[in-house]
Amino acid sequence: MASMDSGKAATFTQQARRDQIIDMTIALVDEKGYAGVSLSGIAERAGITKAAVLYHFSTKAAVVEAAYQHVLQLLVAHVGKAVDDAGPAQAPEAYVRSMLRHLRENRQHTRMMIEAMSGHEGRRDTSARWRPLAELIRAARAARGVDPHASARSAAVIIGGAIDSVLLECLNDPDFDGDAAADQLINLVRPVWSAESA
Amino acid sequence: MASMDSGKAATFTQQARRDQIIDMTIALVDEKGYAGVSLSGIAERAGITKAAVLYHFSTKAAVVEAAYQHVLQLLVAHVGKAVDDAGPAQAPEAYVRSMLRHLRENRQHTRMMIEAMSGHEGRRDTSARWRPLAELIRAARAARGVDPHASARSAAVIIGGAIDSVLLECLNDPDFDGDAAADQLINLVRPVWSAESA
DNA sequence: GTCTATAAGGTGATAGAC
DNA sequence: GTCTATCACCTTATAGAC
Repeated sequence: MASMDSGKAATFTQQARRDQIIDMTIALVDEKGYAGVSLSGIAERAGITKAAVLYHFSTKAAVVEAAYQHVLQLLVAHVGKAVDDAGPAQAPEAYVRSMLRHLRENRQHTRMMIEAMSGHEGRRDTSARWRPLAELIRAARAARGVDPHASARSAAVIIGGAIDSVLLECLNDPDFDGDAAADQLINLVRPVWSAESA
Repeated sequence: MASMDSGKAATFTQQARRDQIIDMTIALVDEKGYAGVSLSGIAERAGITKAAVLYHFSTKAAVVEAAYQHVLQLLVAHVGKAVDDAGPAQAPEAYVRSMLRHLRENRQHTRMMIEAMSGHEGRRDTSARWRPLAELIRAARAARGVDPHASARSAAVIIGGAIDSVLLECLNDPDFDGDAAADQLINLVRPVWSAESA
């Protein structure tokens, strides 16, 4: 059972290889995009053969899924902590700021997160993207006594898209002022959870 | 020279075949995404062989580029007219509204436009995406005498991302209220070209 | 348990039949 | 001028050597 993908008790070297493969996959997605990833590419970077990769993971899809989950887990941990520390009223802003910060500090993770959502590859439930933010928005409105003048879901969709776009532009043009864009983004969408007739 | 991609004077049947191939490519991108497109897929839909496709277009990349240009041209025509009719002060709002309207009315075109930007495939100059809107924003600020409190570029990046996200959600969930989301989006970003200390 | 050798199928592109 | 037959490559995955 050593070749199980979700093996609970993996040996030391097994876990090391798995981690290495995942790292290489993340790097590859960053450089060539989701579609540009192949087993040979991963294997070459890791200094092993394609089949060796397929020993540690049952299939190619399992490899990129594992890589995605790794990236997602780090993001969720970072954003989750920031949101918890902020409290309900400031949670939405903390969500946006921490997500932008984390992915700008881990540029390699950005493309994978974005393509996992927009791309047709690895088609996931899109509600996983906007639902967390939508909940924070509803909670913030309640905590502030703000009248919910518009759907929290569509607000979350809008804000999420804006975040992605800013991150993508930071990737494509290193000279783009991501900090200023982040501030502007926050200022624009604050009425969603703050107050305004809109 | 009949097999030229950009042949100026193509025969009738040539043009018909080209159009048919382009239509099938657009449909295929819509269904399987940019990465899911193959010559065999296109050929199968068109009822011809791969090589027949490659007679009309020199390469696979040329096929999808032609399909993209076709989609882009229709979008630009629609948005361009709306913007011209609106006048400088209302141009940004007309841009956003007409783009949302056009792509919601031509759902098949949506995924191609979005993946052409975010994806690593067909990597284009990203400034082509935000520059037009950024110019409209600058012009609107001038026409209204509004102080440019923030970068028009980053504003255009934010707005463009929000548009994409709303369109994508409309694709993924037909029950999603795209009209309401469009209104909310406009209301949120209006301060960019209207007035506000932000 | 770890990985090499090999297979089976799909890809984009070409040479040449009609 | 239009398209069929073919090619060389690269993909994922498996069987079995060590």
